[in-house]
Amino acid sequence: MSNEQVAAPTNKRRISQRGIATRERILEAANRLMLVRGVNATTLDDIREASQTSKSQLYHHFADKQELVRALVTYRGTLVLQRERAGLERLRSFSGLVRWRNALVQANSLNNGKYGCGLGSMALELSDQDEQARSSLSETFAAWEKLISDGLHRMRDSGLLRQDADPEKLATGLMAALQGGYLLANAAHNVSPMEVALDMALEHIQSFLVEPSGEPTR
Amino acid sequence: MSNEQVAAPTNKRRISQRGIATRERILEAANRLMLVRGVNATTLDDIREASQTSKSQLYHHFADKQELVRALVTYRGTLVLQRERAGLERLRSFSGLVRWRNALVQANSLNNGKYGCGLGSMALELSDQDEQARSSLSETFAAWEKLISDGLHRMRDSGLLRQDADPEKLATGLMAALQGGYLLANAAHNVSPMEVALDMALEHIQSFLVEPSGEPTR
DNA sequence: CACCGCATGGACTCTAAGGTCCCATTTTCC
DNA sequence: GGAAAATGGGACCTTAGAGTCCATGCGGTG
Repeated sequence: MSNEQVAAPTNKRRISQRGIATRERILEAANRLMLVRGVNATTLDDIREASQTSKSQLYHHFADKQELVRALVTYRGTLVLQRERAGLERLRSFSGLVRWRNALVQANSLNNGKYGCGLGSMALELSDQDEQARSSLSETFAAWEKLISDGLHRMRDSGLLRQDADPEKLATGLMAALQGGYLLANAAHNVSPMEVALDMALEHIQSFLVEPSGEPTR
Repeated sequence: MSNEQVAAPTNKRRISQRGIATRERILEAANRLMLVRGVNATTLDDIREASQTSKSQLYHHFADKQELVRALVTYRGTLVLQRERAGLERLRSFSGLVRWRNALVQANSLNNGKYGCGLGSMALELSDQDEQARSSLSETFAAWEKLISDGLHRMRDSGLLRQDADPEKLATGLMAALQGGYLLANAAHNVSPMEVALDMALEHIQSFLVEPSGEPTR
């Protein structure tokens, strides 16, 4: 056997700017279509058409549909975490949390509650059929929750939150309220269950504030 | 035109016990398979095999796959509401709510958090591709929430809950926590996010109790 | 007890969609 | 400038899975 192949590994391809752009276009189209129709209901031909590419492009950049879906999981995860980092990394007050809530509600109300959370919908659709996608999504949720719990930690350290507040549990509860809110809003085609759910979680966090603004719970 | 057909409408078929049993077997198999694999990932051949029937049976009882799915939505809705009615129609105390919580958590922990809620998973998968299924699911969620809010109303009427408690909103919040908890537990393959989420919702309800058992929030 | 029509089995058809291939064009590197 | 590899277009193949059909069994009703 030739040992030259070891020095120049065949799996590392040269890649051009154009290639990167195409790959990006494919992911962007897949993201858009699969958010609306779901993963399984979106065909590769749909994606090919929407991304202005061809079959050979799809299979040049992704081994098969499953790998494209996995790449999409990463892609969406990156987008969501980017967006959330922007909104949460400076979180230091309860009113900051309220602003964060309002932004999510407003974005969702533009669709009348439709489509839900890009991560949550994939989680339910893929968890039972692609173990790798599931664990990747699970990690993304954990990172998202950490952005929240980090903010709550800052609030606790600065004396805003009581010492017996548990930032991790509060963050998990808030995330569950958010995801459940997305789900109910999507089923109802109406954003209000999401508002109610988020308000419940916020009131729960509020109950751990050291100096309640006004009366704490009534 | 013959008027005999009016008296004996052609759309009302005679149906035998055997036929009813077959239809039931099909729905039962579809329910089982689609809970695990999801609706779109389950084929009619899978269902045919699991239900010990044949293709002609499927199409004798259901016009097409979509109609089978819609029937399944009704079927699951009936099952869930039956189960929930049993657990909630006598709800009169906070500890009753805790028992209800424990039963759901225990059932889900048997699967290590997998599969999630039969209604919630269909809601995300179907909402954007079958309007009729979506609205049917939305109604089922509403009926489920009503079972909860009815119990909370009883608690308020009997003086357990404060007058300013809003049973409908509390029920929506609890349902969102439940659904979000199912989703996160499914993604994590671990029941604990569901526990945290439900506990948050219960503590929120607890904060509206007139006479807190022990200290209310700490 | 015979007949009509529901119930049933399973082979068959058809199509949507995933995946392959080949050749042309463009970019990169020497 | 030219060779080699990446990028690109799109026809073609294959198969899984939805949906059809027909012959036969069986059960309730007159």
